[in-house]
Amino acid sequence: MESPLTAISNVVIFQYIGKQLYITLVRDDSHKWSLPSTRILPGQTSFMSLEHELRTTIGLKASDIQYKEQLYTQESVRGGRATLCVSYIYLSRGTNWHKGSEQIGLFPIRRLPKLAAINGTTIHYALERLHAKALYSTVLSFLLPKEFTMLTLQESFETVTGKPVDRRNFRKKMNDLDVLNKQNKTKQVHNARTHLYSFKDADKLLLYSKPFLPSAT
Amino acid sequence: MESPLTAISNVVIFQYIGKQLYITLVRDDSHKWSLPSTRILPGQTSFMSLEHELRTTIGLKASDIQYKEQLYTQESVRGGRATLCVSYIYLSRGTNWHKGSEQIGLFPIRRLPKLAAINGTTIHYALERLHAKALYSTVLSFLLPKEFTMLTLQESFETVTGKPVDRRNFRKKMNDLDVLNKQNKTKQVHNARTHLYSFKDADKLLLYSKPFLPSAT
DNA sequence: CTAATAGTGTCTTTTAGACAATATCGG
DNA sequence: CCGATATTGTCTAAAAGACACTATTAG
Repeated sequence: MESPLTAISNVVIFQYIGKQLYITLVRDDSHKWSLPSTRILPGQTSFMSLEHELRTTIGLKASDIQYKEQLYTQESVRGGRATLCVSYIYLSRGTNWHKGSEQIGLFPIRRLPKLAAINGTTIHYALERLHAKALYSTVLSFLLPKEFTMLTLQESFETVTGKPVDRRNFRKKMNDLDVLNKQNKTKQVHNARTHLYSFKDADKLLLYSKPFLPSAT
Repeated sequence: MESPLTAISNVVIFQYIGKQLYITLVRDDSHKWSLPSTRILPGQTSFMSLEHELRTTIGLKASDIQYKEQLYTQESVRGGRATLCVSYIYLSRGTNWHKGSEQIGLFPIRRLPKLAAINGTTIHYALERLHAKALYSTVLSFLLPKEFTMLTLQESFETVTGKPVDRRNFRKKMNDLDVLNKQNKTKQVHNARTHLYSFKDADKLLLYSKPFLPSAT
């Protein structure tokens, strides 16, 4: 006898645009927004099924995603039928793969549309995870463009962790951590010239031996 | 059409006995040792199925386990058939529920019998998780008896994290963290008398704001 | 008295944290 | 010259880290 188990998979896709975190939602036939999800296809893993769904439904290319991680598995039972959902976190640089369809929406994390409670829980948990990782790893590398100013890095840190930090201490700490390359280029920002930085080992998640907890000012 | 998905669940049950970490393994009909596991039963969650399996197969009572946590979900595809396994970590004080059956074995983590590779991966990951949690939480509370000496606490810390620490600095740090109660009792150990401690909020996992990384000596 | 273990305090080094002035450039 | 932004350094406070002796008790 086959187990009457409904197995699905979904994903929280984060992007960082204009000092805000965004996630991608899709609208189903009932005009409700929800996380991109799919049934787990026969003979496939949740991950394979999800990749297929994202490719065909919202046109996501492999190069659009910089980082993937399993979040957790949640289950429920309703009317004798069990549902299992494997959730993932994806991090993307601000690309525009999401455009071109009314079924796909990019929402700032602070102003999400009404969602099923189960999706709200998943997003909340995904945010927690991202927040924690920002403190002890180079995870921001996957949300920022390859080259960025120190201030942009700091702003993304503040957005993800939710706390403001002192400019000088942040810069000092990042230098001590030795994870950045200072580019020879500069960028014109308003009326000043600012240096550009990149992560030394882009596309790899480096863990710090101690968490980075800069203080506010 | 039902998805031909095999969904199972397994668990790494840790115990701390005599300065060593142990895990519980069971032996199946083919006389191979493996983590306790079960198929996910129809209309049930992986967790419910697992609890039932542990209760009926190895006589585990609710009071034997102090802490439970989902570890991760791993999947594989073989010959067109997909398998999904939701893994858990359980922490138990050194009880003796595991005795009385040849099918159940308690193995020190350093001397495990030959296991399926997939189980080895799960155990490795579980150890990593436990190790990390020991640094920033009161997780050791769930492996130790309710009352313990400072030295026992330190030894369990060293076992789980894999690094020796200085007695005086460890004691100072634990006092600063303010998570222990000093009992009025003492215990006779060899030729000296030693104080007993307990965790203030036993049965709750408290997270430290900063990780606890004492240095060796 | 001796052997074994528990228990404790201080100094040094490192890291975190607070804080303000100067340089550059476009207009 | 002015306004906006980028950049830089020092001092202080707190925490981590290294380190050695005394007290107790069973035998």
